[in-house]
Amino acid sequence: MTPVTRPVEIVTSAHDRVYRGLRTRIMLGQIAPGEALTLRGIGKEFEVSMTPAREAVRRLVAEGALSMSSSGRVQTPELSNERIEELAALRSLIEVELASRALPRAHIALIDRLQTINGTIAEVVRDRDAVGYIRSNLEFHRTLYLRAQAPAMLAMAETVWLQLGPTMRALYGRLRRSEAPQFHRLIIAALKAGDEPGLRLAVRSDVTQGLKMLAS
Amino acid sequence: MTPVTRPVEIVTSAHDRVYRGLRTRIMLGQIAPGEALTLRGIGKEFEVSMTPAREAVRRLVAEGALSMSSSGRVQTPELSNERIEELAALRSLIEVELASRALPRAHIALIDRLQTINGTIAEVVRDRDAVGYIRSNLEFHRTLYLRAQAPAMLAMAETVWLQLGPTMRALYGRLRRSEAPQFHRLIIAALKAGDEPGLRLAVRSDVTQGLKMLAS
DNA sequence: ATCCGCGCAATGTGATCACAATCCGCGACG
DNA sequence: CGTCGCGGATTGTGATCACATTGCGCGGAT
Repeated sequence: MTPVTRPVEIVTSAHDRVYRGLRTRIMLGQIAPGEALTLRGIGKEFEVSMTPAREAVRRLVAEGALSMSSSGRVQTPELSNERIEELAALRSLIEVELASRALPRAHIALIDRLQTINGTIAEVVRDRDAVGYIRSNLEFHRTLYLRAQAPAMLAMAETVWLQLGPTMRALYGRLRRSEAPQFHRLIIAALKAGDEPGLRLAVRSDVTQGLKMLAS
Repeated sequence: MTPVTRPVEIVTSAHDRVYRGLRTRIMLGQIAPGEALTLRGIGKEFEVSMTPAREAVRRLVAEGALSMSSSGRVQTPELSNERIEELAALRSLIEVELASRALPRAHIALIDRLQTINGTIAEVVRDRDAVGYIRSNLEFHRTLYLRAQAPAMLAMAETVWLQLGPTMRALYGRLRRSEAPQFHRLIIAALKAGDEPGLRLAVRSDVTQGLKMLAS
C-alpha cells in the first residue's frame, strides 16, 4: 500500500478536548442556567477519566463559566441582574475598543465576510434557531475583532461572552424576528464610511440592546 | 478540660492554597519573567501531591499568569511590547470605569484610607522595597475599586494585574524615588472634589505612566 | 397525606503510579 | 577546543483508588 499523506494529526490533550467541548456548549447557550454537571458524567461523555474532566471544570469555574457550590458541586451559574449589567458594561468597554482598533485595518474583504455572516443570521432567525443565532452572532463579532490584532483583549471579550452564555439563550428565545441584524448593519455602514464615532456607537448599541431587556 | 470556642477553621482545599500562594507571588513580581516551575517542586513546597499543584498551575495558565510550552513545561511568561501595550489599555479601560463608579460612593473614610496607603507607598519607595511597592500600589487601587460594587469588573482588572506581575517588578526597579504617589494624589484630589473627568484622567495617567516606559 | 430520619448511593478530593515525552549533561569524535 | 549524539534523569499526563462528604429516596410515624 502506498503511503498516504494525511493531514497532520493535531494531538490535543484530553483536558483540552474536554475544556473546549464544554466551553463551546456553554458559550452557545446549550446548557441551561442552573443545570448540574458531574465529573464522572463529563468523563464518561468525553471518554476520559475524572482527572482531565476536573481540570477542565476547574478552568471553566475560574473563568466564571461554571459555578461551584461549597461542597464542590458544579453547575452553570444563574446570574443576578447586577452581574448581567456589569458584564454588559464590560462587553461595551472592551468591544468598542476592539472595533475601534479594527477600523483602520478593515478592508473590503472583511466587510464582505461580515455581510455574509449577517445573511446567515437572518436565516437562523427566520428558522428560530437559537443556538445558530448565538453562534453566528459571536462569529460576526469575532471576525471584526480579529482585525484589531489584540489577542489579550479578544480573550477578555470571549471570557465575558462565556459568562453570559447560559443566560444568553434565555434572551434570544424572546427575540423578535428580523430585529436582529439592525445594529450589525449600522456597524457595517460605519466601517465602510470610516466613521469611528459612529462605529463606537453602533457597537455599544448592539452589545447593550439585548442585555438590557435581559436584566429586567 | 473545658471546651474552648475557637475561630472557625476555614477549610480551604489544597488546590486553592497552592493557587493563592502562587498567584500572590506572581502578582507581586516575586517570580522573574521566564522562570521555570515544576509540578513536583510546587507540590513539595506546599506539601501536596502533584494533583492539586497541577490544577493550580492550569488555572494560572488559563488566566495568563503562567505560560506553558507545547511539552507542558511551565514558566512565567515574557511579555512582548505589543502585549504590554494591550494590557495597559485594558487596565485603563476597566479601571477608569471602576473609579468612575466608585466616585459617587466615596466618602471621607475611604479617602482617609487611601491617603494612609499613599503614606505607606512613600515609605516603601524610600526603602527601595519593590515588592512592598507593588503590594501597596495594588492595595491603593483595590481599595478604591471595591467601592464600585462591581465584582466582575474588579476580577477582570485583577486578572490583568496578574498578567503584568512578573514584568512589573522590572519596571519598579527603575522607579525614581518620590515620583510614585504623584498621580495618586491627583486621584485623591479628584475624589474630594467629586470631579469625574479629573478622576478619569488621573486614573488613566496613573495606569499608563509606568507601563509606557516599560514597553520601550 | 405530609413530614422527618436514616442509610445508601453518588460525588468531589487528593495521593499514587505507570508511561511517554523531553531535557540535560557527559563523553566521544572531529 | 568545539560539536554532536546518546542515555539517564526529570517532567507532565492521565488512570485508578481510597476516603470523606453530601445529597437523595425510601420508609415510617404522626
